[in-house]
Amino acid sequence: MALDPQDFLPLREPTFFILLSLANGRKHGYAILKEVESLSNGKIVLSNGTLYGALTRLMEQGLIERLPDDETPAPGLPRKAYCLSQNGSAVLDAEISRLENMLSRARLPVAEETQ
Amino acid sequence: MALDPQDFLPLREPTFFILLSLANGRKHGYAILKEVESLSNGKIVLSNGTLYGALTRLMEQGLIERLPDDETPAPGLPRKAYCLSQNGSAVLDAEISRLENMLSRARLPVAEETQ
DNA sequence: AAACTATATGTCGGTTGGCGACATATAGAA
DNA sequence: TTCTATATGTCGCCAACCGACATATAGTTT
Repeated sequence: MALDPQDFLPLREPTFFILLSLANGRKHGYAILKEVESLSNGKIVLSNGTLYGALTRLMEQGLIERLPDDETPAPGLPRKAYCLSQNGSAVLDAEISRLENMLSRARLPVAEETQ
Repeated sequence: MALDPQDFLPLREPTFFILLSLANGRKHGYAILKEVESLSNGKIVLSNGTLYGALTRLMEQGLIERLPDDETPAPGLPRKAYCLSQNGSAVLDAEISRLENMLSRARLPVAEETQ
């Protein structure tokens, strides 16, 4: 009954980067926020509403999973660790393929006008 | 006072394909619909609401322009021809660059966990 | 002549996901 | 003691997409 990754596409930019960030390993919300920011040279700053809203949604969709919390003492509220699920990983791969296809079409020499 | 193309990004998938289709030359709405469909091997079928809503919006944003109508007799309601504006062309280019950057980051070898 | 099909444009209400503002909590440094 | 970075969360708003419906016409088929 495995869901079709295509059903989740296209991803919006913030969702794409959240999944991409988790593809590098377990992470909690705020760490995702900071990683996306540095990965994009400060260009993409996820708002709190976007970040935590997406985490809730992606959990419900089964694209990410909770991990046992990391208990090393740190400032702030208790961290909640997440990772990609198999499904989430498949969706991310599918999205990357979609983007590659889009780009290869976009770079195509100008076709004859069909009209 | 030229607007910054970045202000229009990211484009959603339908909008991207509408602009891309117009980059190949003047076209009316229904022709865009059909071209996007064939370009994507039938995978992307714009809904009417999306298509005509986007055309109205893109006109207001100055990313596309109306052209004098093509008067060769044809079935259906009178055709309305559109083309990319200079701004629209710049936005499309900027979006393609954004996608390329995103993809090159996505293909990067797994970075060390920062957490 | 009537019906059907492809072409063509448009509106409307509902849904989704992102956004900014606000709220709350804590460890460590100043 | 205060300030800052860290950390999670909610709420209402808005933009864009979506499907269903409405309308119109030229050309072909029955």
